[in-house]
Amino acid sequence: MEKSNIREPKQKRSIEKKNKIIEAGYLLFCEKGFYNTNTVEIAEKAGISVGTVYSYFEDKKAIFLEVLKYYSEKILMPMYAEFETLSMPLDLHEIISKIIEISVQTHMFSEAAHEEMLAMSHSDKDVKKLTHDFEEQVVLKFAEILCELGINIQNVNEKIHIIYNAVEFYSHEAAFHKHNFINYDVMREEIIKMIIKMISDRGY
Amino acid sequence: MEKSNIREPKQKRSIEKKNKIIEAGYLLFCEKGFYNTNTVEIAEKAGISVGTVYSYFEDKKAIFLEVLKYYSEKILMPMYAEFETLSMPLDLHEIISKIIEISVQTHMFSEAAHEEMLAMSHSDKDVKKLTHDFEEQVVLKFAEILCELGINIQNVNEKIHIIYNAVEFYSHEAAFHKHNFINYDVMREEIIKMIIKMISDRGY
Amino acid sequence: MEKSNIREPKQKRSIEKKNKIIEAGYLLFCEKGFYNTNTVEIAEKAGISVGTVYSYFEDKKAIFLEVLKYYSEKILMPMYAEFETLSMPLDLHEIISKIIEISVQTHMFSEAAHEEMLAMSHSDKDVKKLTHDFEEQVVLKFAEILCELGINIQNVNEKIHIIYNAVEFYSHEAAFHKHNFINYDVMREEIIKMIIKMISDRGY
Amino acid sequence: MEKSNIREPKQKRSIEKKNKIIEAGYLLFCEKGFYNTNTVEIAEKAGISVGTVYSYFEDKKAIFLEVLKYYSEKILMPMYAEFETLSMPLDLHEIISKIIEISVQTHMFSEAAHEEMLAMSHSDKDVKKLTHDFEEQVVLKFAEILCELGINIQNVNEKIHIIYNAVEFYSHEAAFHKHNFINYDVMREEIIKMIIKMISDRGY
DNA sequence: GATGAATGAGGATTCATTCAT
DNA sequence: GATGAATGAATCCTCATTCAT
Repeated sequence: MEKSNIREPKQKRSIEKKNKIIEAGYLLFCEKGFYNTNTVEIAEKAGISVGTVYSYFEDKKAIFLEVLKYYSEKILMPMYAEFETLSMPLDLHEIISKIIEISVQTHMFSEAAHEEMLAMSHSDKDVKKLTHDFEEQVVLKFAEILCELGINIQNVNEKIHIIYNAVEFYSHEAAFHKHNFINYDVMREEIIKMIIKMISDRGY
Repeated sequence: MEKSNIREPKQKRSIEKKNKIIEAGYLLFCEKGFYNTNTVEIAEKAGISVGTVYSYFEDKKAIFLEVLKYYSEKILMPMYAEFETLSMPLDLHEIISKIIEISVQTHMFSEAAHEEMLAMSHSDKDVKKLTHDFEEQVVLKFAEILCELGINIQNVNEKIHIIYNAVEFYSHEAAFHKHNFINYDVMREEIIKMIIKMISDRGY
Repeated sequence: MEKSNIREPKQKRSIEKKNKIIEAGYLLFCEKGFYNTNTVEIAEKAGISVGTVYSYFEDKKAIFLEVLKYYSEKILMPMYAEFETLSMPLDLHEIISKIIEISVQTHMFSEAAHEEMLAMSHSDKDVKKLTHDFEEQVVLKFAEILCELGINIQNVNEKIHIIYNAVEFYSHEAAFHKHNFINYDVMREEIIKMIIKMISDRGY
Repeated sequence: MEKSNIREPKQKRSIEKKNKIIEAGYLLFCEKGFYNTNTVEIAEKAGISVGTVYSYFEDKKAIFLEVLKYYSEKILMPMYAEFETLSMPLDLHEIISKIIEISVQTHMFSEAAHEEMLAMSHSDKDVKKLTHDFEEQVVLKFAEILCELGINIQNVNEKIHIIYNAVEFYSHEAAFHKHNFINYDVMREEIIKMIIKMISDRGY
């Protein structure tokens, strides 16, 4: 087996540098997409040389993969945090409202990342796997959270997956008020209504 | 103003040729994505020369734009057709089931196109506009259809947009049974249930 | 299987162009070695663009491989030709003298090619195979020629291989009078003497 | 004059370190060739840092040059040693056999070094000079040895050069039994026969 | 109108060498 | 003295686009 020449940063300075590359990649991929961003630009934006980029990452795609992980966490962290603060009795409408709000905020900060991720996830095996695993992880995590809250739902995985997608969708739309024929406050209320109904539905 | 050298095909043979390029582009973009498909391949698959491709299209992106339109119609046509055959009294569950079935079929044939489209739609202004307009058109069209069927719904645009997204999402997932922890028959029923509730909801 | 994009030239102009690339590669590889010659230089020397070079050759190494074949023939052709003119009775000393003369001439024209070939033949599998096969072909060809001349020699393959090497060696040395402590006329006579003895030796 | 920053090691530890670099370079150049070995690898194999390598050697080529000297001695030492043990009367066949055996052994250990050396020796002036001088030294040394043994040969330099080359050639071939159509035991006997005849020939 | 060979700018990646710590 | 992270010039190769035939 070939010995990898990629540095695994342990030192604080190294970790910072690697993070700078990821941050630079994130911004550029979002702004211009993967294929329209070149490695020199990433290096420049990170304030280092191309050579250094390549001492932290195998190749350009490896940067993209790490950017994806970074982006994923950026989205989920604040949501998970929100659930830590819950206290009984639950006000479903308020909780869901907050989650959606968080999601919208995140999307405002990273509109493009999501689409870029989706795009690469079909033409690239590795990206496909990463996004696939991420979705799975998120759905199962939320199912677990609901379970811990004592909320028992029939077909929980399927429902959460649907809900997760709806929230994603709304956030993406609302973040930029894409369509004029849509009132985004109304839309949010419709989605919240839908979610509450789904969660409350214990079958017939 | 710059004189355009792009031919607007009037002759039958010319139109056929242009369509062959679009079809070839569609297949290749779906299979490998925009950036991993080159113009020589498109020409070869269309059975003509690169030079000829450039007499019908300004550049590679122009092909993509036309492919997008072609793809959009491919998705919508069979759905619209379905609505032509409706007769009273409406069996909502059956109608929605059929629509979803059509959507899934379409996705099985063009998994990648959708994602590729999304991807380009953020890094490219022209693509962004096209997809934006397409969504708008579809939502308004369905709202109109419902109206013609005598179904009056509060917040109809918002609801249809949500529903449209849910169907898209389900089709995409189901077409390839992406996740093992999801039972796609169960998921479909949940989505149908959700849609019926949304449509039936006339406010309080 | 991947369809190769390498053009197989049939047209006269194409063949000429491919030959120009080979000739350019030959001159440059000889002058500066494989690793110190870049693809742009080859293209420039051939009077075409880099892109065109890559439409005739898979990669830089493929050029080298063809250069090798070209070089091999350049060496052998005039030798084979010499044997066509032989008439009885054979004057061994004269024949061998002539062969050596031809070999020296060739080496004067391509000193470096030989060494470069040897060098690459150990670090590169494909080059190794090519040179290996070439040697084999040459030895067997000469064995055949001797046989046709009615000259029967014990251990013919082994002897010819030894002789072939000695001639190569001498040519390489003599072409540039490398060493001052060597008298190359004397050396040639010693080699001819050796060859004659070897050929004349029918065992004990 | 430019002040050289290259350290001339006097301390035992320093000399050991320099030798480690040479040994590492030798192994790597043999295995992968000059251009496919990088300085980091050499440093790693030598168990030191790149920076340190550059405090002992001006540049990469300087390492190669020293490796060449090291390699040369590795080949010659055991041969010279063999001659120390000779006693009268000489059994030529046995002596030559032994020399060839030693040469084959050396080649089995350093197949590639020889070719790599040849390769560089044409594209690089310094390497050319080194190999040239080495050959000269060897031939003159053997001439001297023969002289000391009381063996007087006409055209001694030329003959030894021819013989030296034949032994080199045989060793290289035999070490790896390159060709199937050659019987290497037979070939060795032919070469020994040739050498004996050459040495025994005192002119007419 | 059609062809497809030719172009060459652009991009990913490597690696000899330096120099701050 | 030693280190090894950082540099960035240099190289191979691709491909959208043009244009002579």
